[in-house]
Amino acid sequence: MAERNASPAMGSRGESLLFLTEDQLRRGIEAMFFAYRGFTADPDRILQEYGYGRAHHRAIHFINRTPGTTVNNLLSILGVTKQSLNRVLRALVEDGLVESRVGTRDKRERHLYLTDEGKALERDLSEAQRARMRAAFRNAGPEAVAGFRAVLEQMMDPEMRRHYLDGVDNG
Amino acid sequence: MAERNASPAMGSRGESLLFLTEDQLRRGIEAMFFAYRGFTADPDRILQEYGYGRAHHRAIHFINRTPGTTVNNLLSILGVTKQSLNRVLRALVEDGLVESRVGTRDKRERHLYLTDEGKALERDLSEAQRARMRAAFRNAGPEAVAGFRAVLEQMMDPEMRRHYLDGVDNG
DNA sequence: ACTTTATGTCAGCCTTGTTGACTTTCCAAG
DNA sequence: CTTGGAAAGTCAACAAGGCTGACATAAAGT
Repeated sequence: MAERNASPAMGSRGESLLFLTEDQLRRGIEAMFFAYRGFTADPDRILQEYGYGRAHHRAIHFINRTPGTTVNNLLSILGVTKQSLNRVLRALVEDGLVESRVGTRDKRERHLYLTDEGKALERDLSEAQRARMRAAFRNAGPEAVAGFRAVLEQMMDPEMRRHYLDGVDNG
Repeated sequence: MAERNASPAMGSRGESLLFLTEDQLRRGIEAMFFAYRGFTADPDRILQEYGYGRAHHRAIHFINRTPGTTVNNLLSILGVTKQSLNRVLRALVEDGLVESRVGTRDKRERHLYLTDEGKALERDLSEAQRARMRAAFRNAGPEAVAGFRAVLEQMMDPEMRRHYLDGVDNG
């Protein structure tokens, strides 16, 4: 019920706050919706050929990013139940794309790795997705990319932000 | 197979193209993934209370954006089958959130409107989503917001971009 | 009169999410 | 050494929301 009627035009210090109007926010919401569709479109096509879905892509992506990650760690990144993830991982292991090694320190844990075949599919999928991202970044320019990432980071839940920031070039 | 080994460091005209490295692209991909989760988290919680899902939210959003829109138009925006959309619309009409009026010029068409109850839910949902978007925009600043939108627009499929650009403040 | 378009609907299938219950393995504290 | 609890796997059942295919109806267009 606060600032309803769409025109916070000027802030208290006189900056233009036009970018915070209801209409601008709606535009941002729709941008997310439409862009996410594009973002997933190319991998979805490839996955379909293999009989996999987005859930498989997500698992493959994060196993590739952090080889040897445990099931539990993957669960907290993906935010699904272990039953859901297990179904996906079982398929990937059975099909020989993922290897599940019993932990050495803690033998309850399973450490996940992509096989060569898994890496090949990962490259296929992420190259398709990167191609679109690359084109978008190039057309928009480096400053836009910085803004893109700044806004997205702010949109994440804190726990997701931690996972996101984890993924820096450290291994 | 083109520019594989992650370092297109400098472009032909000498600009820094560091923002186009494989790693930067992967970061962008993960930003989209994690941010989209945050983007949908708040409405998802509200929808659950009403026994609805994201599909209902999307229908409600675009009916609100363009009152009187036809089923066909909604189909092309949402990119689902009429059977899928119909299931959702039927529920919303039965529950009295959406009104479906036979067209006057073309009586085959159904024009869709939110009822007062529908508008109330729409406000609930979009206010939750806007609150997060507003915070993200405010923390990131106007220039970042411009970049955010520029990149997302580039990421859309052309048809989706048209729908996105349609939604300018003209009604 | 015939064709096309817009919509609705029925039936059935798949993926991917959920909960709940149960087992096995195994580290670690008592 | 025993036991509690964490990590993992598995089974069953269910729901949302995608999909395809087939078919019905009304109205518009040719």
